[in-house]
Amino acid sequence: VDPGTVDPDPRWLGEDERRAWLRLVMLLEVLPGVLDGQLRRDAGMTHFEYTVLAMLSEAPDRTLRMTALAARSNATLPRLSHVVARLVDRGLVEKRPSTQDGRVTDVELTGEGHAALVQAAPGHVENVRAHVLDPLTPEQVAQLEEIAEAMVATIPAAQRMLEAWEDRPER
Amino acid sequence: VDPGTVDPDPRWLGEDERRAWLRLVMLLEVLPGVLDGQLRRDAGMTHFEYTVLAMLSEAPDRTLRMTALAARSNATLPRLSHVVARLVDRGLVEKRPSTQDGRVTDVELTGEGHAALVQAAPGHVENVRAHVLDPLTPEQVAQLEEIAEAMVATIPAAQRMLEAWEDRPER
DNA sequence: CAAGATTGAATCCTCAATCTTA
DNA sequence: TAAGATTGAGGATTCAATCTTG
Repeated sequence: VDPGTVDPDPRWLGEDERRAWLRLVMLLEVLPGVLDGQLRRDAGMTHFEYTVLAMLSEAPDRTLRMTALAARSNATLPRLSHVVARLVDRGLVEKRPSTQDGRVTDVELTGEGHAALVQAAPGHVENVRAHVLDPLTPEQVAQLEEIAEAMVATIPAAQRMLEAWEDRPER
Repeated sequence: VDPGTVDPDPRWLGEDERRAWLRLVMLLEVLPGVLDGQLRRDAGMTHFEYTVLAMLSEAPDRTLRMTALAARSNATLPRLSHVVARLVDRGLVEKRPSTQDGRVTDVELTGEGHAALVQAAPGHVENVRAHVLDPLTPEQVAQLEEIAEAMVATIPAAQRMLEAWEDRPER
């Protein structure tokens, strides 16, 4: 816009870039806490745990192997292993070795797990609306999709996660 | 756009909303790891530690009290206290009780700390460019600023953090 | 008693090493 | 030997409790 404010030095950020970046960093710092906080208070679960349950609820037979679940939730296998162990302790999922391949572990959402998810969903959606969707115009929602997509495309792990999400029979 | 795809039920997300939200979640899951990873590998520090050092470097006398530092970095006081203790151990900052008010602790960036920051900055900026700024058009950078600002405005803690950042003598 | 800050326990994530089966 | 998954140690964050000074 005003050429005088443009910083040509690629080693630092221009004013417009700095303002956008600052606000994005703020979001990265604060939003996870907002999501986690609401779910923890109202449903006794982490946002990550919610994601795991949600993935299973949409899978055929409400069952996914560890590797597939890890891909859809952007978790490392060790992290997922720990989290699933806790969910088993709470009775929200069940774990058993596959009959097809002795190396793979199948994880299935239990009735209790499904109930917990159904109970948690409305409050979570309301929270997302309040802090993310409602303050945006429909045009901005569309812009956000394209902007986030462009960034995700530069990160192979995120790209794979997105494909795992959308490469489903439905939706 | 197509009225047939609009979901009128406020308890769930419409298709456009879902797509935007999914991509934002992906970013929230992945970007912190990308930022942390680069800084950890190349400079041996966390993104949060980098932020703390950066705040101090821009403060008068390169000094800030704990509360002010916490406000600018979106940290709880306990978290900041732990992190600053580690930075003291590494010689990157110094800590001393204020002469004005015995309750407050002043934190000052050391020469070593400034050197570490200067050394870390170029790689960090390059990383931010690669994954955030470069994949966006200038228009999208401007849109991102407004979108993130709208979300931040719904979160009082983030709002205060932003004000603390921009209520500085310069910039 | 309020404000500024620290401490410690509990929890969760990361990373490397390990184990089991194909 | 590679693929799938688990384990355990170390680090970082959170929360509640505590301490000190105004």
